[in-house]
Amino acid sequence: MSTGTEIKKGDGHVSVTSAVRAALQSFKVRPVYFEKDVDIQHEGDKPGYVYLVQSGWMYSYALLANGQRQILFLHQPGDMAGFADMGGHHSICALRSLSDCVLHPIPMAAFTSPQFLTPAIATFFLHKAGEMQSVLIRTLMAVGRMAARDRIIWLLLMLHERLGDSAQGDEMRLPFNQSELGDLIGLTNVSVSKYMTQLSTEGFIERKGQRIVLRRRAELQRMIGYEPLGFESVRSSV
Amino acid sequence: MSTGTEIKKGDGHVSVTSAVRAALQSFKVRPVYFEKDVDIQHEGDKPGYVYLVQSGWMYSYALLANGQRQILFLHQPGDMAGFADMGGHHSICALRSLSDCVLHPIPMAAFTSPQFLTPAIATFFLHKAGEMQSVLIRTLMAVGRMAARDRIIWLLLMLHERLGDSAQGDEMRLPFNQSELGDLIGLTNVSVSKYMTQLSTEGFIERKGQRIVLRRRAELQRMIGYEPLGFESVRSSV
DNA sequence: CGCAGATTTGAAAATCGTCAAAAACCGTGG
DNA sequence: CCACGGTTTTTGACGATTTTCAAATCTGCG
Repeated sequence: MSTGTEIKKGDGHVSVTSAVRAALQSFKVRPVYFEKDVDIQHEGDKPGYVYLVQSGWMYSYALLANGQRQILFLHQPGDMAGFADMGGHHSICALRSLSDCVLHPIPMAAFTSPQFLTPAIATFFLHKAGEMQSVLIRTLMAVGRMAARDRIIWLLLMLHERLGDSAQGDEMRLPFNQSELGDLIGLTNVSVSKYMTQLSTEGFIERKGQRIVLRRRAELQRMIGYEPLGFESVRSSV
Repeated sequence: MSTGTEIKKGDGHVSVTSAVRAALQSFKVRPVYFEKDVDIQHEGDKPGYVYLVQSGWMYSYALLANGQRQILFLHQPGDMAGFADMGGHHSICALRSLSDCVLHPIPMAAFTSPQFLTPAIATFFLHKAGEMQSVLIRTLMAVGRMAARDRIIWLLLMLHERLGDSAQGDEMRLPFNQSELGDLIGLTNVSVSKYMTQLSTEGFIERKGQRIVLRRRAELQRMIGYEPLGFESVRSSV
């Protein structure tokens, strides 16, 4: 699962991330541990923190009036969460852990204060915000304008890029069940199941439990006009 | 349509926005004028600028492999555009004017430089990024999980909040035709037409050309569980 | 008046959701 | 190792929603 409190090495952003680490320390932000499958923040809560993920996975989601759920963003180590609530009076989305997690909760007041937002820190979060916007925009493209099958292909390619361990080639472990996959792209678990088995029988993917192998990834990308995200996730660099 | 080069007064963010204005000047960013209905940036271009909108409306959009279009964001005076392309090698969305526009194109290199990103500037853009993320997230909720009729109600409420002139009460001018409205929320122009006439005959909206009046707005909000965006757009405060 | 674009309308088709039951999977504990 | 219970996935039939297609109507403007 997750390594808990281990801090992995940066990858070229050393100065920035060490600045972030220093800022967290000087603002007495202590890492907090959360178990797998717990709600870290509820929708409607007063937005208290911007979280910086140190380890583990979590996602932001919203429940709609009609009872359905939309998963909005998958947060990985190095990502921030709760950013959209900055400035609002109550949070528009909830936060839930997908695995054991360690987070740095930055109090909103600190986050928006000039003392905390030194140029290096502000630049770091500005870049993070840009990355998130890029992912959200692509999600909106897929959810708004692709047919169900293409949306699933898009999701698999995106997840492969975002959480695929480059060491493992085209294999990855999906931390979601099919209902959650559906909630990520606006489909039901039934549609997810149907198209996943279809893709499997067509030989585009191979499944063994949670693990998935993408076969003919280039072909899948061509089929839906997939553009790689392009930022090698600054994962685990806090 | 648009007032061209006029600069309106800020509304409490005076220090920040005057800092932005000063930074734009010191980096020799000259306002650029664009006509209504022209492409300001094409998808795939090398991302050269982050634009700050001074006056007029524009939108970001993407064309998908299947030929469909998704409109991603409506940019108003005071908003930035092109932010998601920061860091990427080619732009993931195009930019098009909805009216005559005046923009400040901030070269990407400057935008990411410490000289430009002073604390005040970085804070300004960080807040802008937060606002945009909030709007994108709500759009994703609506597009991913609402039925067509509810999506249209959501869109009307959101547009009323974002571009409604508070002086005009529940009336607004829609700068979109029905195809564009559909592209905003993942519907066809035909569905938009059907549900708009339905809402009209049910007395929820009143239409006279481009102008729309929302009747019983509170009821509409309750029907779909609409949460106001909550940031009184820092419109026209650059 | 006439044209071009936008909107409306209706019928048919396709897609996706709903429902329900069966099958597969997984961890636990005998 | 096997049985058990709970969850997840698969499958099929059916229905509802939305798109597609095409034609008619409306609107704004020269």
